[in-house]
Amino acid sequence: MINRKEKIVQASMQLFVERGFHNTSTRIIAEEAGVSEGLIFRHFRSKDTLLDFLLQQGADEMYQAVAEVISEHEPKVFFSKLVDSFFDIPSDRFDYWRLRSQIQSIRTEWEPEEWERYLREGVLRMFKEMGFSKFEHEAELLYQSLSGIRDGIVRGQIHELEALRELVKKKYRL
Amino acid sequence: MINRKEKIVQASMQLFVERGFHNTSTRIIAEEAGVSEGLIFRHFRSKDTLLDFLLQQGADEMYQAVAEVISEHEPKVFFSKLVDSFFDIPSDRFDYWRLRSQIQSIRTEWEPEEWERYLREGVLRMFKEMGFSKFEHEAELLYQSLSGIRDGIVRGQIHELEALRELVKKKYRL
DNA sequence: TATAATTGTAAGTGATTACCCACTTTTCTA
DNA sequence: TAGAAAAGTGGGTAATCACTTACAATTATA
Repeated sequence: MINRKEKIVQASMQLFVERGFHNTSTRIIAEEAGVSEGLIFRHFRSKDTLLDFLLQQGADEMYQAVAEVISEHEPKVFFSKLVDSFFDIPSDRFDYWRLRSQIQSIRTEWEPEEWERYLREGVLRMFKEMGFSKFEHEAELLYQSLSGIRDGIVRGQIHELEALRELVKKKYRL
Repeated sequence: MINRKEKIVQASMQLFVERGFHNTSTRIIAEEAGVSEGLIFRHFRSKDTLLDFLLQQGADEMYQAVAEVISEHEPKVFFSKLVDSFFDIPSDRFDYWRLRSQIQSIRTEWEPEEWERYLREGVLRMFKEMGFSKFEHEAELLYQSLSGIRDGIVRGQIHELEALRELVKKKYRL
């Protein structure tokens, strides 16, 4: 049985999302991953370090995705890519978003990751460049709305994804 | 020191939100509330029962608020009331929403409360009555967007609340 | 005011927790 | 292929967990 570290990563991600971080023991992670409990602490110094690793993995992917959106300077294409970046979440990343949302609601010291500040700045700049008078509020509204939709998607609440995507784009005349 | 039950309710709400439900021991709740640990179990049969009590309290309030919105049949007023119901969250209810969001992301068996189904049906019906061709998607989009905004509000992410409210209403020509 | 019901406490309980340690097995490298 | 480094195990540990129990103080009711 190779790559036990990856087994630990996958098992813990699934368990943290299903049962909650603090309700998931390292013993059950080890069982689910098919490894000894001690191995978790050899690869990750603590349970918290393991959690940070999971969050960092997702954040790294997001940084890439955001860079791709931000690099676009043609307004119509920018907003189209922006909307798509919220709608096109691979189903194997659902767990990351649900974990992030869970930890965000537990950790009082939570601060937006670099990719999020980066993306919000990009949206703000684009609305400004396009000459919107209340560009700050437009940016805020669009960002929070898309975040709400993303939450709905990863929680399995939204069924007609494509129809919703088209509607959003239509509202912004894309 | 009177009304110790209420002390327990307030202390547990605050701690569950700040530290997470599973990371909050009954011992620390008792300490914070200034009562003995045993008293928690006399008033609430278990820690889970205490949690359910907190969630039910908030749900009861919401049911009232939703009934008030739904009872409105004039479209413009309906949507105005709807938007306001998401924006006008008393700051002493922030904790409820944050707790609800946390538990929603931990409990796999989470199902929308009655007030939420009730509200979503109401929004759907109104879009339909107003003759929107894609009323189902319009309702979905508005509801998810407002949910995202509410999340932003209770997490303290949104600073210019009134400007954002006006912008939302303007988008829907209210 | 007698007494029954309710509210409250302190000191437990066994189970579970994250993590450690001494040790063995596997993999890498000179 | 020898030996060092890395990966992996299993059986600990003290601390903490939700909850119980035996009993005392308070409040309600007749």
